Amino acid sequence: METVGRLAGVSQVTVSRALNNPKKVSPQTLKRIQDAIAVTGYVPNLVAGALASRRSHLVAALVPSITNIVYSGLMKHFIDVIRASGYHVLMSETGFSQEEEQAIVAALLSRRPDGLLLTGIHHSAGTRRMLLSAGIPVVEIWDITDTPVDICIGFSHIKAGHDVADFARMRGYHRAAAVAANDERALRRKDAFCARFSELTKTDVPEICLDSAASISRGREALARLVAQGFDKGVIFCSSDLLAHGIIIEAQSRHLNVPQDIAVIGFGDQDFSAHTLPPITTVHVDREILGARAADALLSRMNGNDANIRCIDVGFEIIARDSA
Amino acid sequence: METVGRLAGVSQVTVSRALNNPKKVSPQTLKRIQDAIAVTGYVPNLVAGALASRRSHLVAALVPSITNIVYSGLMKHFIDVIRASGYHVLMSETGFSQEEEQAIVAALLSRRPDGLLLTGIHHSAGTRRMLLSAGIPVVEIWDITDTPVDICIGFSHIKAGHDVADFARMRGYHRAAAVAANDERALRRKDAFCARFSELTKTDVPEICLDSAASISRGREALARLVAQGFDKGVIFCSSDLLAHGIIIEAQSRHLNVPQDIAVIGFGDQDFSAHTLPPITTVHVDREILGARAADALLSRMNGNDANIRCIDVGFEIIARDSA
DNA sequence: TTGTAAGCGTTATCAC
DNA sequence: GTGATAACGCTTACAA
Repeated sequence: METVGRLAGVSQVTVSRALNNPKKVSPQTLKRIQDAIAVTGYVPNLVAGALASRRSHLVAALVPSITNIVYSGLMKHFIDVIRASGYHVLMSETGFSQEEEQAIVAALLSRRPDGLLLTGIHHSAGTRRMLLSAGIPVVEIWDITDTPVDICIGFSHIKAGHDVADFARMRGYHRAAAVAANDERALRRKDAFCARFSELTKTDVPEICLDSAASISRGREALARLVAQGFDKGVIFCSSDLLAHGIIIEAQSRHLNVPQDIAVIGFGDQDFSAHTLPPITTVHVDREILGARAADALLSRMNGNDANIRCIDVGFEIIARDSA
Repeated sequence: METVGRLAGVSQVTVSRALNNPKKVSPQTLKRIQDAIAVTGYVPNLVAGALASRRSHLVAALVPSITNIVYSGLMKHFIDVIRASGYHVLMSETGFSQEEEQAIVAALLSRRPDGLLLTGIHHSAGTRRMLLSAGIPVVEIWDITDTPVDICIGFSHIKAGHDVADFARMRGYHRAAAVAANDERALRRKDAFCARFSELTKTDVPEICLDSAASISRGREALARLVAQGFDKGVIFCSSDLLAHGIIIEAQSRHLNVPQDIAVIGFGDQDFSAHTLPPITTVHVDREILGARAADALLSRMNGNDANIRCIDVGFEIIARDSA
């Protein structure tokens, strides 16, 4: 800045102003400064700026998995909105572990982010303590609670599982099974589904809990296991459309008809779900809105609006297609 | 640090040492300092540290799309290795656009990253200029060239397309078509495939270039278009396993047999590719090795090893399954 | 509209 | 082994 200023015949501060508050500088000097910047190829140093202003213009975001489209798709929209306001996003993967989450929060807080995005509402005591004493806006997504750290945006997984069970009964199914990946929210949906379906039909609902992430191959294995257990007629609620897709493929390879023999309900409404054979009946959550709302809430808080936003329920929608 | 030092009965500098170079501090004072840190809940400020030491411990990474598993999967491995060395990764999405890439590079350089990862080897002149004058290690992935900005790690897309054509001929196919998403590297693979297959068979190879990212639904549409053009017998080379999967589904819905009528070769060897009906013949690239090598190369350069690494060819492998 | 001075919270370089 | 002192490259009063 010193150099640029000398070249433009002004002091270093004026260069700073030209960059952050162009209106506060006369048009002529602004022009000279911009020329000087072009000539020197000056690149501002945001770390010095962050230190001086105590604003890093950095937002930290923690997701369970960056390769899972459900999370990466959401993050894409979140980042797009956040970036448009001049912030950068430091994204990290927690791998569904609270200890890992705590370690990452500690590391990220050293970067003095202006805001933080967390996935889910269950965090370790240590994490909550750090978050509170950091004194920055925090938004928790994908789930809702009455006691968020700061703001939460999501929907009720229990209601989702419950409603899917009602839907399945409405479609006339008398027997059901459930398959869930090793995701705490998926398990809550599954539990709510099983409880409600049992309640409605007085039947037992077999469950399969995976110890891994959802995938087509896990879906195939799950159906194989269910069939081996004698389940070859009824509806299966999956925690992910990937599992549902796998079940459809496995059913096909076993010459079981979907949905006549095995019906399938997925979760997530992924981009392929309307294009499989048959198309997948699923639960749709608007990830674009969820990501954008999270960004908006964070931006609003970071700009000092201590508005009374606490909890936003974005809801969900059951999309009836041909698989169930 | 001042506060922590007072509590431990030492100066601020000693606290800094205890954190960065514990061996240079006597065991007793180290203990006192650690206790003081625990008591105060002190969180180091890395932005001040970065300013003073001129090392941000930050690595910037630019990928075309964060929702595409091909890129996010690679980044996962890259990030895992980089993080283990105490660096954080600032990941951004370029959307396959060079202008966007340049804008993002400019923005990220303000954060003074210690290293940079770029996807592909084609960048705007402005980007190259900024990169050069930034004077930091740069690694370009997914492709190889004799003239990298600094280091490149990948494989030859032309050779991949060429080899797939040879493979297809070897499997006995006399007619071929190609489908590619709007990714510059995908187009080069497609061109090489078409050229080689034409050369071998003296036949025309119809092509479909999408103006969007690969997906199952795009694959279905592509087969529909090819069939409409009269292509209902032969092998189709796709730029992604997602497209290949879509083609399999569309073939099934049209009662075309795979591979007897329509054979399909994908690209990427995604985790579902071995589990479709039939399993997808594809091109495998080891994303874990690619990501880890990129991280290693960057770390080594950032640690001052001006080793003579310039270009690493990680190769690829054609995985023969049942779809072709 | 522009400039001066005092930080921001660390690390680097010395000296002790 | 420890401490004083000077940066690091900006922003924020405040003054002119």
